[in-house]
Amino acid sequence: MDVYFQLVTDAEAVKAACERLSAEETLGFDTETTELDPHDGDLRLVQFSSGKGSVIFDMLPFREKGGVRENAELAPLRDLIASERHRKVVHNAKFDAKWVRHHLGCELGGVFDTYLASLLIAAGETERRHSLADVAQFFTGVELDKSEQVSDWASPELSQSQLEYAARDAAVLLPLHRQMADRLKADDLERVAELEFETVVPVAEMELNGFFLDEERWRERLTEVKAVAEKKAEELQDLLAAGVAQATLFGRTEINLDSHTQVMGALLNLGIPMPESTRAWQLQPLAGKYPPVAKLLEYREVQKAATSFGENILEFVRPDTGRVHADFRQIGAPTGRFSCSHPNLQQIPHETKYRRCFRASEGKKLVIADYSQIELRILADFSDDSAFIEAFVSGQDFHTMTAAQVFKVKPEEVTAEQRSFAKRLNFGIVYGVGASRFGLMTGLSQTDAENTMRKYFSTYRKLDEYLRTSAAKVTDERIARTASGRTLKLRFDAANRQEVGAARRYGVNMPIQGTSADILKRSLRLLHDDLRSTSGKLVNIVHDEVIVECDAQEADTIAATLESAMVRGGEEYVRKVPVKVDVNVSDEWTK
DNA sequence: GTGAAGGGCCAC
DNA sequence: AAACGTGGCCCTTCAC
Repeated sequence: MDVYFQLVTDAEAVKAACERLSAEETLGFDTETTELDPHDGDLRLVQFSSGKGSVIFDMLPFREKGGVRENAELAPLRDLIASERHRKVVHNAKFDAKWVRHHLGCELGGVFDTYLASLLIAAGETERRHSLADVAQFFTGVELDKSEQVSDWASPELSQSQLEYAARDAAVLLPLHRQMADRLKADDLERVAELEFETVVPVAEMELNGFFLDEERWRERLTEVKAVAEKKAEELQDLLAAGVAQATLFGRTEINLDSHTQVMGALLNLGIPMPESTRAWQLQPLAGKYPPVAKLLEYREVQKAATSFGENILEFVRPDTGRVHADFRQIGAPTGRFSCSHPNLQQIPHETKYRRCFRASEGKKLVIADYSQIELRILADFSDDSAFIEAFVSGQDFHTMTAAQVFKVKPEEVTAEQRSFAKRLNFGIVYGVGASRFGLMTGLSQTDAENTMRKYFSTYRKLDEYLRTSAAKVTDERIARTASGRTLKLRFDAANRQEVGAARRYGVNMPIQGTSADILKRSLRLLHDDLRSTSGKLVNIVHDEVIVECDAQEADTIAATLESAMVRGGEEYVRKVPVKVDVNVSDEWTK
């Protein structure tokens, strides 16, 4: 593929090129960088493509003339990048958005992300790949050679091959955009695509902002828990060795306590009637009778605290910012939920001793907001069940209200046990819980569990009907859809009862979980716009929770801003019940 | 040595 | 016996 390009290296050419590019409605956009993290390296090239060829802006000459970020000669380029009127077709725009934000100081406006579009179109089909080369191949048939991607972009003189690569990567985006835009329209994915595209910049900024982690607090907790883990390990070794102690004259037989195979063997040796696995919920009933089982559970708990939440997370604290800058994948799950890694800030234990380590930096506050029972509100909205809706509209405690309705007593007469049943059932139905599992988690017999569930569904007839018709529909059409139009293709063998059952649960759950993700994404965009002229910075999100860091004196106003953005985001998709958001201002990631 | 698979467990 | 949805991380085991 031959490609025409122009290389721009001085102020005059920047002005002229940007003027010409401004006439275009849609532009391909790409960058080449010397590292993967914008904190570590330099932005070398900024490329645009139009139907008339590619323009490559070399940042090196500008950096040599006193830096790139404040350079007035680059103003036309910054304006073009930030402009919402010009569509920028970008593959994985979060990457480029971070680099231009950090190095040029501007936002990337008008995003059309071919990576996210490809994920939406694939709708959960796992065998599809989503690199630019794969996506270009799939939608346009063009073969891309990515061998220069990892070449030396810091070199003073770039080779012809490097420049051609840079130009070609940008040029391929326009034909790709035409194909993908058609496909998004045909699949009725335009609304969710826009939602995703508008989420890119807020997420890019969140990653750049990072979340402050108090290393000293984390280390203190870790030192403590490591000592306990060592002690528990000793004690557990002693207890497990009892079964074979007579056979070993020369001290105790050590087993690997982290090996479930060895642990299972050792417990069997002691004559303990072991269940299928050594998972905590299966061992729990045996803990009262068998001290080694109880000790194993204690060991596992502290061992988890010392490893999964140990030294490793400290390696993600950047020395230059003092903060962790995790990777957020905005379509991390096929339901549309985010996933997070390096480190995963969505799985930090809820206990105060962990959460207090994530705190506001000096002079700042954290504003922490979360949706109150958003998934159940979505379910109420989808099902249109008047009693279920009423339980929310009443404004009283939801689980108490549902318990009152199900057990036919006054709300003030609901016992703690009744509320607990209702609560677990309320959560369980979102996942398609069955009577046996419900019985297992409540301690009810199979019959009592069935009776309680029958009572529940006869109280909420329309909810029951919704769940049934929804399950029938998704297995019939083999596709599930959220409120924004996000889709998930379901694959199952209709002759296999287990697969059909899984598909029904999955197909019922996906629109609920996915709509919750839609709502969070919408609120992130609204929030991003509302925080623009404030000290507020997005620092973390956990599915239904948003955390903003801001100047202490501005915290109360920003709390109101955040709550409003989240409520408005929710109200775009949920209308039949109120959307409730709880907000707290704190020094730490705790209430 | 490396990587995949599976067990186990943290979050929502 | 199991059949409650989504993710990532740590660890062991096992294959190459």
